[in-house]
Amino acid sequence: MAIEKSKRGGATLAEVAAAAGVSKMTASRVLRNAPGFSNQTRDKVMLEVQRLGYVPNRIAAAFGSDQTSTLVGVCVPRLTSDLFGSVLDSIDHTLSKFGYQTMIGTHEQSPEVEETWLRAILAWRPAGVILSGRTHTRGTIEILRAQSIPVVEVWNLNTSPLDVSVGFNHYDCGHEMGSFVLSKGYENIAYVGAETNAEGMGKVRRQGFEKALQNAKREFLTKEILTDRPSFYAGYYGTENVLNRTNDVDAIYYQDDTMAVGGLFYCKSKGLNVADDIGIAGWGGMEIASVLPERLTTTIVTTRALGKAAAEALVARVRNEPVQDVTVATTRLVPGNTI
Amino acid sequence: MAIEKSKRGGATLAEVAAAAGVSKMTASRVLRNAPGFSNQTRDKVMLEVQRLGYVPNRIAAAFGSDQTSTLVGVCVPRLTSDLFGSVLDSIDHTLSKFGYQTMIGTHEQSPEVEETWLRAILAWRPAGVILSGRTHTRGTIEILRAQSIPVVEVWNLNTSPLDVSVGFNHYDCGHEMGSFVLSKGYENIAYVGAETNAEGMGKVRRQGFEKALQNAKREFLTKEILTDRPSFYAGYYGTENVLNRTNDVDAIYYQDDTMAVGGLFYCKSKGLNVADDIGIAGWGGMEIASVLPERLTTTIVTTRALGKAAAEALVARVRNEPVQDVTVATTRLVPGNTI
DNA sequence: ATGAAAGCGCTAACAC
DNA sequence: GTGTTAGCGCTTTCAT
Repeated sequence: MAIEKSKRGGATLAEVAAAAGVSKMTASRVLRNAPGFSNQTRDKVMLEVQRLGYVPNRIAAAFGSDQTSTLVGVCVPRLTSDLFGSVLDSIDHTLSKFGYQTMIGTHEQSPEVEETWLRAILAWRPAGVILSGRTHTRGTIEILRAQSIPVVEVWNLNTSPLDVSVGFNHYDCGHEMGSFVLSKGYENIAYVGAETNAEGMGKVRRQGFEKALQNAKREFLTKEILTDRPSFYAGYYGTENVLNRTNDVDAIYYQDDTMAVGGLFYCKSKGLNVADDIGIAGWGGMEIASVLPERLTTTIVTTRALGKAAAEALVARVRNEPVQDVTVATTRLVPGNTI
Repeated sequence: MAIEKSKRGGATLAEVAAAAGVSKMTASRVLRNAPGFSNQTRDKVMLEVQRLGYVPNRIAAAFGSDQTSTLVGVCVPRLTSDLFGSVLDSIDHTLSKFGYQTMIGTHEQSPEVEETWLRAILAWRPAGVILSGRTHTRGTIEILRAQSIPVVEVWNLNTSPLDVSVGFNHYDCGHEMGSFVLSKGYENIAYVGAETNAEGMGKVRRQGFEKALQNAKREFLTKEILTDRPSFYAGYYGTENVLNRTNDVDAIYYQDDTMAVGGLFYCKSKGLNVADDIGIAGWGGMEIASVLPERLTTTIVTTRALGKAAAEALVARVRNEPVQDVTVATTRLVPGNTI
């Protein structure tokens, strides 16, 4: 009987070993660069690997050995966001540098969707998972504990994390911006955001801002939170709503820079003088700001550093190396000329 | 001897079966909803599944059965792009709807990086892969053929695809825009793009545009292709370079809308009258355009439809259902008032 | 409707 | 430096 090829294309380790005239174990050692083979053996094996186009079967490897894979699950709110995209990109680069593969998912700010995703992912016995949900379902928490799998919570700063947290201090961002806007003499401030049912961390920034207002015995004059995702147009439209509702507003704090830029254009389209007639502040330090005639007052956040730190923390946890429970990624309020 | 728990957390099928007082096979049938069990049996099994917090082990399942997983590898140029992000988001939603998990990678327009990624991914015996590289290395092509795995090439339209291709006709987009710009009386047209060493499909659009120029016995007055990624600032800076180099330019075709918007702001900052002094055309139909005072002349592309079509084509291929070799996703030139 | 046995491709543990 | 044995958790095949 000829050597039976496995169903789909690839040769198996056994075939490579047979062709090279060594045992499976020896071939395995060569391929994993584990100690215990001569140069001559290596050459023989590698020759056959080349010749047969052998592709290792990690499913079998993960199954046969330690029961965990080099897969890492990463779930972000959505993929269509400069900020999350940048974090994910950075996570993926870092993970792949360490030899892990990234499995993605999106939760659109729904803890239930996150849980559904998680259950599917855990079936792959990932080395760890990176979550970005602000809150998790009870089911998520239980299943994570039961599997005792490394978890990094990213984006938000969680002072009592499931496992490890790497994030921005959104509350402080909001609070700092609130104080700044007040210090510039603005008094009648509105908020424009999106994602009514699950605002994610925008809500926390708003709360930080509100705290600053409270400290000055003030509050938001009005809040406009659209049932939409943050976007340029959502900012434009939200601003229109706010300004139609009241003439008293002299500044607006936006959920993020896309919305702030949208608002900026609305104001300009109405002939308003930005900063003088109406102050505008955003969050995120997005790239669009680099080409605007105005320098947008915003909070710059280090998304790539955040992603890298999160991935590195996960790898460290997987390897049982010491990891800080909570890591704060840098944010910096950058005054422009829109406030 | 007590039942030995597997290393990490989870109960095994055997444990669930034992607890429910049935065989592994019966429990397996219940969990996969395969025919051959009574309602009573199902209830017993599901009760234990709940009680033990059983998470199926897909690694073992994939290994034990057909040697392919429900994993799908998707490699895009980068994650920090509205357009690619939207395609990926749509792919992931569609795949997960069909029960597949998405493994991602980025190639940054390098075929070698794509190949490296592919080798790592194929080791997981994915059900299929979705690639977006314009060109592939010889190694990529060989390994894909050898594994005889379903492949969908997305983004670019490939008339002789490895397997299945779903994409935009970038050449036609460029050609159509070229004809349009000429029809508006512009004569001295420049091109501003990015990613010198590997332009991706921007290059094809440029060639389509060039063809339209050639048909009118013309050519680009000058081309500025930055070593950078396309971005707002790259467009701003590229435009500055072009206009510093020559005064004769009366229109610029940009690699995409981000660059076009960057260019637009540069022109405005110099007091140029857009459309009259200088025409501007982009590609992509990006969201920012919705809030600009100018309506950007651009080509709208259906990224979500593209992603959905690509994922559906992959699933069909995996299931051995008939699939069109080549599918063209919709693009539409939308005249604004910047040309 | 249910179960028993075999085996998927690899690696850990232990010989030699 | 190399080979042998056993087994990971599941599904397939074949009985019953």
